[in-house]
Amino acid sequence: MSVSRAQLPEPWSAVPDRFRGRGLRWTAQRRVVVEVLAATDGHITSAELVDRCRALEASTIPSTVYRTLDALEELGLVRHGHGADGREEFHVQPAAEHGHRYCAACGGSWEIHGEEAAAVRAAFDEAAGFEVDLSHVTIVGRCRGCRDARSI
Amino acid sequence: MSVSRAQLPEPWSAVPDRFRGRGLRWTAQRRVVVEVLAATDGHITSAELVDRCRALEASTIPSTVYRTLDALEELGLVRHGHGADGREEFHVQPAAEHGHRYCAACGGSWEIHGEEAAAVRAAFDEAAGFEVDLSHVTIVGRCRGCRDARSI
DNA sequence: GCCTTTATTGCAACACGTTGCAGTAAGCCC
DNA sequence: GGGCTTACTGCAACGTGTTGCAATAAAGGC
Repeated sequence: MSVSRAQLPEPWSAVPDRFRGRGLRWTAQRRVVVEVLAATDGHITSAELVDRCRALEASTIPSTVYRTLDALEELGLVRHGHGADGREEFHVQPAAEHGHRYCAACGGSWEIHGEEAAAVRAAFDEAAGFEVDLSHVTIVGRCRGCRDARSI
Repeated sequence: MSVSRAQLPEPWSAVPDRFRGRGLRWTAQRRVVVEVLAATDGHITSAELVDRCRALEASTIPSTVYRTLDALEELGLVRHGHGADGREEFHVQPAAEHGHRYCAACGGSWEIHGEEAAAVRAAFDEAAGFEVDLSHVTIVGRCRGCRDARSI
């Protein structure tokens, strides 16, 4: 099977050359994954990505998708994290790096940016010199609303 | 199959009555899981727990172990979290509640206690009123040694 | 001890991810 | 265009968790 020559939407059009520049190959399967990612806004779980790839190209094989995601992560085009239940989630670039916070009671979710993010980084950097991978930060707990509801 | 009457080691001896007091039942399968936990120091992954249960009682069924863990968690006897790869990990009580921090480069792991823990709690409590479940905190990044090694 | 109620189990099927391997095809050179 | 090298794919098998359902057995009352 040969790879379509049609243009990818920005900022993905240079991706094929990024692959080739590293000695990697640009294939039809990888194109499908990148097309799905290009149409994704911010986040996607692995399982959902596989589903969407299958919708676009019925012959998609899950293991190939997972391996393509690994390659894309090495190129810095996506970053993976884990949801509240530990399942994989991908952050699609060029969204700013951020973490996630989930309420175990109501299922709500929020992104961790700005001051919260800085406070988390500082908590581990100051004493331990540990550099936090913010994309991988998943905090579970109870949001203000659910705390209030329970304490009434 | 009937349940052994032999004493469980402290602080687990009251567990059967804790189950019954909630209208739950004390069974041979649950006893096996509790025996393994009683012999565990601090942490264990689900998979390892299943293995150890099978070593003790060859007929152990994984789904029963997972369901028993859910019941034990509702009773507050264990708390689950997720490792760096998202796989389940259990903290066995009465160890103090704590989080975990993993270095993606060297695979090292540390527990999050004391000031680090307080700083994480504060980061989310102050502005958002969010109560962090510390057992569920898994931070991934690079430790001081691996940062230094890379920046040479 | 026997009966009744219903929580729990065992099993089978499924969902999510990973890994090893032999065959295929992308990229490069001529 | 044709041939070579080797990255990549498809597949199959496995590991980790979850779920639905019929059969089993713990607890409690007699």
